Amino acid sequence: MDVTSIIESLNDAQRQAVTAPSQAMLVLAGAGSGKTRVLVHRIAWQIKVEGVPAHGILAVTFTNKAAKEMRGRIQDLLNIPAQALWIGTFHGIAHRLLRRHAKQARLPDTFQVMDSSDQLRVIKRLLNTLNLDDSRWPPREVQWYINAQKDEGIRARHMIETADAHQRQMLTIYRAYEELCDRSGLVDFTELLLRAHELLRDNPDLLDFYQQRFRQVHVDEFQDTNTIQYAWLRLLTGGRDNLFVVGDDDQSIYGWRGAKIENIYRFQKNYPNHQVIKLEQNYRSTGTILKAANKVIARNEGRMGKELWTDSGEGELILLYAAFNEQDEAYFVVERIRAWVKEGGLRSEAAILYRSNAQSRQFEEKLMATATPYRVYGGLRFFDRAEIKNALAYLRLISNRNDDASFERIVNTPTRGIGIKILDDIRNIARDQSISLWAAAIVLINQRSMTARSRNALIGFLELIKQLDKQAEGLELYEKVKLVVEKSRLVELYQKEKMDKGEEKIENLEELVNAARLFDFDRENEESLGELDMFLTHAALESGNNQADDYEDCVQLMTLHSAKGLEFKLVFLVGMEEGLFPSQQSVDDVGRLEEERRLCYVGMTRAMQQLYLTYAESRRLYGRETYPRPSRFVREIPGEFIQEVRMRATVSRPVAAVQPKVTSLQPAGSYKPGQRVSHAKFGEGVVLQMEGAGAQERAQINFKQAGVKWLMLSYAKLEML
DNA sequence: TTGTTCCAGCTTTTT
DNA sequence: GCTGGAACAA
Repeated sequence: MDVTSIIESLNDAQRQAVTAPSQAMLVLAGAGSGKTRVLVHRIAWQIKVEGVPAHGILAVTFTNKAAKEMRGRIQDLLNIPAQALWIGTFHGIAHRLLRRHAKQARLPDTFQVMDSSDQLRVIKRLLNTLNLDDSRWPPREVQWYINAQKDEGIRARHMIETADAHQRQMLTIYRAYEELCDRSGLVDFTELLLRAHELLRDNPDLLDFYQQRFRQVHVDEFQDTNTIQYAWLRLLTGGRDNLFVVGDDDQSIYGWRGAKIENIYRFQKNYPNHQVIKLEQNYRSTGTILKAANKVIARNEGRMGKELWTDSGEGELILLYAAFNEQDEAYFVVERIRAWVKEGGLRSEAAILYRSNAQSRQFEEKLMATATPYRVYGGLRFFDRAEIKNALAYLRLISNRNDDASFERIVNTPTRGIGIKILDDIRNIARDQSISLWAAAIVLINQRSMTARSRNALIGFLELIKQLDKQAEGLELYEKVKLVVEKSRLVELYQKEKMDKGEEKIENLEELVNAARLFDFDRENEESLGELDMFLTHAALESGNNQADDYEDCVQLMTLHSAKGLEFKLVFLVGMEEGLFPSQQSVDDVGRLEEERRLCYVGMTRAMQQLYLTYAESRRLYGRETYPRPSRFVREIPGEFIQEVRMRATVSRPVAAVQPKVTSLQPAGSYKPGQRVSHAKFGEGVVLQMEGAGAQERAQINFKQAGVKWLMLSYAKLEML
């Protein structure tokens, strides 16, 4: 067996991790140090050299994207189909176990996975039936509470009745929620993890089987695991030393959703024979960027300790720009990107990273104004869209009449005369008799207590579902979806909506049919589940990539969180202001502040060639003008790594700790205030003031039509009149 | 049943 | 200051 292909491209530390004998291993992989590569090569090594059979490998990630990438790379490296390997997300693998052993997990065979918005709906409805005022019991808070308990492995029955009224009420809600989910055969995301844990814990035979089967367990992004995920890993490895985890304590940015960075310390205690290997050589960024990032992260306490280095040179200084306001900030960034493109760079190599989604708007406007293609990440994903969820709810109800969440969603969508009153009656019957809404509806019909009109409407709905179920029999999956889309009259509903919005929804429904057509049933299905149920699960578990067209060359806009794991030649960290980044909600708490700092570290280390930091000296926030101070993180970068870009002769506040090198600027004189000019796009205007020099020189111009704008002279192609 | 108005809230996100 | 959701009126 030729192993050179597996180890030849690795550096010493990577090779050490890949070729180590089977043992518990913690690989501390810094940003850009080849983390995925180590994981992939390690698995290849175990199969090719250690003789571990492919089905003895388990690899767990957090996102579908990461799982897919890993599978693909192992396939490429070993030149074999990697189907036998269990590679997946924590949720995906938990789901697989539950499907295989639904009975032992005390779940109905047809259980359905609901996503967080489904869960929220269920909770809202539950609060209603419990007659709880949802301003006192905000559904989001309740959802958070329930998930937090489950994340810690705590069931309602484990909890002790307390004297605290609030606690007691929460517990009641939690208990009712569990009952409702059980009755409807619904499983939320955290439930997948918790139940998979209980499944193994309570069934020694099963546990033993899987412990034997999985000879090697691998975990990616280990710093992001929560309590229940780690407990599950411990069960599965059963005290043996076969757990190989890769992570970076400095990139732990999900503490707020339950990730326990402490799991790294627990790992070291629970697996005393473990080995730690640090990957510190970085293959992504310039020396300057790495040194600056190292200095920032060094301020955090209690790190495992790691310092990134590179042998590929110092590169450019980090550029810092103090904008007047958020408009100017956006203007600056967009102009720099245009300059980058003009010099032959790709737009897709440039990324604008911000702390919060709301910041994207300014940049979008400026990009749009300059007709620069861009793509905003985040926001609604395909399977999250209302129209898609409606269509899926029809399919769900066809598959499982007890799915109350789906029943409620579509019973009057599109409107068919089943109002709140009838729905309330149905709910009451369902609650009193502990039956599903579907069954309750039948009871209500038989009671003959409604008006004929309402009764007929309700009968009509039940008949529709039954009919669809019958007609769908024997059809291909995509034909079933098509049938539902057509017969549900959802298309007619959206046709009536305001032109473009409704049209888009109809297109999405068509796309859903297409997605069903392309759905790779054989690849996904191992649990002998019906094709439709498999597709529905797929929709919940994999909410769909939100970038539709990958092909156009676009500027990338995203939050710092979603940038993790990505790299760009040109990176703008914008909104570097106290209160924004670090976020106001985090500044009073050391732990949270440190997480913000790690976020800053993540952001900086995304940049390969050139990193820009920008902040605004005044910013409109919640409708008020604010004058934020530059972010402390900017000051934590030693001045020697920073060059300040100035467009004005005077700067109200110097920022960097050490006086940075400043690009010189002479107020230039090609145009003078009062000069009348003409612009290809904005038309005629008058120069108000000038600033900067050379390539930075720009003019503030009052256009007759377009209003007051700052224009960079090197791009604007102004004409004197 | 639909359109309007009012009001709270306002980090980060995957599954 | 804007947005989305819920309460209300027609």
